[in-house]
Amino acid sequence: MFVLVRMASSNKSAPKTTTKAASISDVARESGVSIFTVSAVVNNKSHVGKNLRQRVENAIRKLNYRPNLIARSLIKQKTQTIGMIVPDIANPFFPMVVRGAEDAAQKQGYNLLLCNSDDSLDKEESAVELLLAKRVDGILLTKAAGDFRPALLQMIKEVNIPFVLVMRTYPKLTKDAVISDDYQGAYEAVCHLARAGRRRIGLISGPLKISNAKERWRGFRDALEVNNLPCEPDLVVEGDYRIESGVRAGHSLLSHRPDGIYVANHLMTIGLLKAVDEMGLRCPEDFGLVSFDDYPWLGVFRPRLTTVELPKHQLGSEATELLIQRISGDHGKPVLKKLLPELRIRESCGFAQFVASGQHADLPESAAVRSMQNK
Amino acid sequence: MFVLVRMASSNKSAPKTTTKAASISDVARESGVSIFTVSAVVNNKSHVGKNLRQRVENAIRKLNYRPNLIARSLIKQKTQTIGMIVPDIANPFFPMVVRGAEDAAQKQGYNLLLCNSDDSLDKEESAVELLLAKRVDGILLTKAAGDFRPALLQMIKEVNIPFVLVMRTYPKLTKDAVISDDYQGAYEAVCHLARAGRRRIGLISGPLKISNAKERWRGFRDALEVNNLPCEPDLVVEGDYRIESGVRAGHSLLSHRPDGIYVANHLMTIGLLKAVDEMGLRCPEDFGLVSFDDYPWLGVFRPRLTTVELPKHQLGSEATELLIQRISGDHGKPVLKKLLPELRIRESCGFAQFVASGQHADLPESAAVRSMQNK
DNA sequence: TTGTAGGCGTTATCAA
DNA sequence: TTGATAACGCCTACAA
Repeated sequence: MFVLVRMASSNKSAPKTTTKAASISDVARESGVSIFTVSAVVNNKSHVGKNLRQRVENAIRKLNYRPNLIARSLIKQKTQTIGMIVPDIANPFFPMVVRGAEDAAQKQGYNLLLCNSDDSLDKEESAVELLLAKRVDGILLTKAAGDFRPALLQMIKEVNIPFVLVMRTYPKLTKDAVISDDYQGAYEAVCHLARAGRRRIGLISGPLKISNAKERWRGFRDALEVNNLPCEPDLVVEGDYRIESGVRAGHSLLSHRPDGIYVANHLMTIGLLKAVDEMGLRCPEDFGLVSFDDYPWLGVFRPRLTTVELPKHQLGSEATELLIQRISGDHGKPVLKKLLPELRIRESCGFAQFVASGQHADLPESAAVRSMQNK
Repeated sequence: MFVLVRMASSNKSAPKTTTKAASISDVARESGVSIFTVSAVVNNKSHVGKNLRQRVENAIRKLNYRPNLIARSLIKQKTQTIGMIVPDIANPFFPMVVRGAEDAAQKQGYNLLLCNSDDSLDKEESAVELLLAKRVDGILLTKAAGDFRPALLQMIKEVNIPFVLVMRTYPKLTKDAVISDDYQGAYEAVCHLARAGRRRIGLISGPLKISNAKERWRGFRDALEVNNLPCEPDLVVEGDYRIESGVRAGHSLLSHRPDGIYVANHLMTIGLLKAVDEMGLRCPEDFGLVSFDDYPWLGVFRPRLTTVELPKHQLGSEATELLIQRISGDHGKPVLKKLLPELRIRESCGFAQFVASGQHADLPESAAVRSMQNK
């Protein structure tokens, strides 16, 4: 009496050539069941008999089978992938934002396709088109300055994939955005400068075409007004958030001898400090300084910078969570999430010295500091 | 006499509901040609008649058609996507590496799928499995310490997708790697410390399980030997490349009062400087310091750190180029590319003061510095 | 030059 | 519970 046995896939063909990854039908053949059954086992679907399930699982292990996610994406019309476009991942602001996004994405079974736009509208548009073509399920966008071509804008609406803006607003595209309260941050920063006795306060701003740069500028202006300080045009200069523009702005600004400067991001602050060195000035002796974005190294180097910290990781993670919510079909009303900045007082404003000198005004130090922390 | 006309896709159905993206067959129908012709037009293939080509192009524009890259990937068995696994994009070392990779990838029509491993073998392995399942064409890996499971290792061989290691070596997986000459960098760093008159030089090392940490340690040890300096066990402490380990190591190390310290990366240097503050010490007065990795901000803050800069962008771009070469079928012999580090002499070693004090040995300053730059 | 038809690896629908 | 079979959107021999 004989038993008919299906031959195990012996390597009788080319023994050492490139093996193709096993497919679901290989597993089906190997375990002698239908493709459907394999699929059911892989996805823990409808109750598969213990017997068959066991056989399938053995075959899967034996063949080292992993489902082809590309094929799955094609049929399910879902890639479990999120596109993320940032101006420049090498700008120290963004890594932590991206990390926040990746963490949140990961947690919900999504991956991140990363693109850099260099704040160029062209690169940004081609990145978007590529991501759409790759059928990402949604896009996280730190919009560059300027408008999308109407055709692109329309196409985005048509394919109906959700966008969430990060650190920017751009209502023409979507009203979903996760940003920081830039107005508030700038306002607090400049008020602190004023509390430290600074009267001629200058601003190195980001490109005013970018939404948050405008907000920071507004916060600066209003803080000046509230503190009865003049806004001298020579003391406001617009940069582009990059180092080089910071040194240019620094030279221009410092030549007018302000006694306080607020810089709208870290890269430009580095540039400013370069200019400061070149001009032989010192901080905080010659001027008080407060800048946006905080980093671990700012606590250990001199001058110890007073900064407005933004919750970068949270920015990324909340944006991602909102995006995934949209992907999952939530068509609720637009969400504009404003995260609170935090003033981190260190030494670059000379606040302590000023207080110690007894010149400071009626606002008591403790109350001032506390008001920051209550925000 | 009547002419039969194919109805243009009038929106007689739901006028404002979610539109599905147009597919190739929609275009074919719209322009009254076959799918093949559309495909040929889209891919600039075989000569399509001017007439038809025109009609197809019009239809494409009209329907806002973009090929579905998922479907294309499925049939071509190529995703034009590279997976990249780094320990942590928020570690300031990696953003520029990733940027280099993205630039090179972009240029050749590839995209980057980014994952963080936190140097955890578990996370790393699941990242690899996911990337394989998503059928990336190749993987850029900054390997975490430790061995892959044999099963995974074998599966990687089977599916036959190329890996290139970045800043690590791990011959069990592949011998293709792009790294920096860590031995040389550390050697130069410690020699510079010695030239600055430092005699009791300590080391804050990375995890010795990681290939480049070991190299840096070897460079440290040999430099000590060549300079006839003792290697005191108390002055060598192993960290994990993170800030916290730097402050712990700093406390431990500084309690033995070394007069020179070489730190194997920037994050641990930040930690060390924290410890320095806490202990009320000063650099370079109390000890000379040279650390790995350079950043734009290190030139503007005090103490101005002397560092060993690694060509981060190039590291990423060269690794990517090599990977794409492998993807394209180049099965040449393994490539181990070692990029040269560059000693950037600033002030944290007290070299200038030492030279000015006239205590320095026979090696003239200019020659010493020049020898660095010739590398 | 253009069209037809089969297949890439899944999931989903409907019978059995 | 299981199994055929039709999509998903594209590319590509092979035929016309």
